[in-house]
Amino acid sequence: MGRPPCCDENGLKKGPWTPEEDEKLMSYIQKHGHASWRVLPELAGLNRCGKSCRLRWTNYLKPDIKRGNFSREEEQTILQLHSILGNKWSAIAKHLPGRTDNEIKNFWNTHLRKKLIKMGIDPITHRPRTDFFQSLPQLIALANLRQIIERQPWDGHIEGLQTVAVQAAKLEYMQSLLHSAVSIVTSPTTTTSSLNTFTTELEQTNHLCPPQVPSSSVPELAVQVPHSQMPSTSFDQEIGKTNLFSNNIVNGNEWCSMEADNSSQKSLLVPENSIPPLIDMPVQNFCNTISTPNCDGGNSIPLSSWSEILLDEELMGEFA
DNA sequence: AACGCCTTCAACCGCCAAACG
DNA sequence: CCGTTTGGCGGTTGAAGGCGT
Repeated sequence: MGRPPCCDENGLKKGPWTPEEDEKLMSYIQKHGHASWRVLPELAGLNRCGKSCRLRWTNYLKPDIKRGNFSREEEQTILQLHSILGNKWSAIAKHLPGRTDNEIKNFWNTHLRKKLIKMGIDPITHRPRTDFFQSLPQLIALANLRQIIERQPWDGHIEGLQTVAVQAAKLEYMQSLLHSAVSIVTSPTTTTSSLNTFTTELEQTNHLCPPQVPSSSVPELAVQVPHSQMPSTSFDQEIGKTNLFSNNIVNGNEWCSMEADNSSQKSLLVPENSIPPLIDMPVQNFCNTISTPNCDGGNSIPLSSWSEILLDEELMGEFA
């Protein structure tokens, strides 16, 4: 048996509060407190339900409420707590004096969530998004559809598909790097020296930090995959699962060229020793060895840095 | 100026758990 | 123990304002 919504009671006002109503509520609570929200509206001369009064007070009228933009520190705190607590807004609010759960929730939904998505980080798991790989079958289907439409032979498209696969791998790696950086910066255990170590490693690559990367350049790989379908962020798992598309895959520090057979669908081989954990792989090696694939296994074009990936307008444009 | 689309955020809704009689 | 009341929470909505065309 459910309880009817309190605001359905006869004639109770809903919607935005007027300054007069605010004044009545404030002055009543300042004089008498709010022992019972149920009876408060009547005593305060308000034509509102108790729930509405409580919400108005806790989210807007309470004197200690801090209004205005969230500071960088508050933003970091929210990100950090959300990664631990999830959508426990009231619990998060307890760590941010003067901020209400509603305000934090709104700030998350309108700013932080989008920010993380733009960075390629899943706002639920706080891990790099890998759901792009799950859409590869659809990309293949689209490519096939296009092939049918254009009535061109399959071989004319396979290289394009390879390129997409490699670009996807590059993006995955880039996301992992970003995630590492975010983890280090936001970690409560991060010390100046550990931060310095990380930045030094990056600097040693000579290439890794593009001076200015507009956030709009970072692709949003996919949208709204149910949490249950989110794979763990292991690159090798993804490549293994997506072997349909893995013409070229990282094996140790090398890119393996595809072994083609003569079937209409090329056989896409995954080496047994597929891939080392991404984060552990020295960035320098990655930069030196990542190459544009070639069906013949030759003529690889080394990529000098991941900044090239980031600033690859053509690539980023694909996902814009 | 007018229109449509997008973003923001205050407020509402529905559910849950604790308290109470 | 059971039904009801109450406060609290997270998800969702919709009005208002901003912005681009």
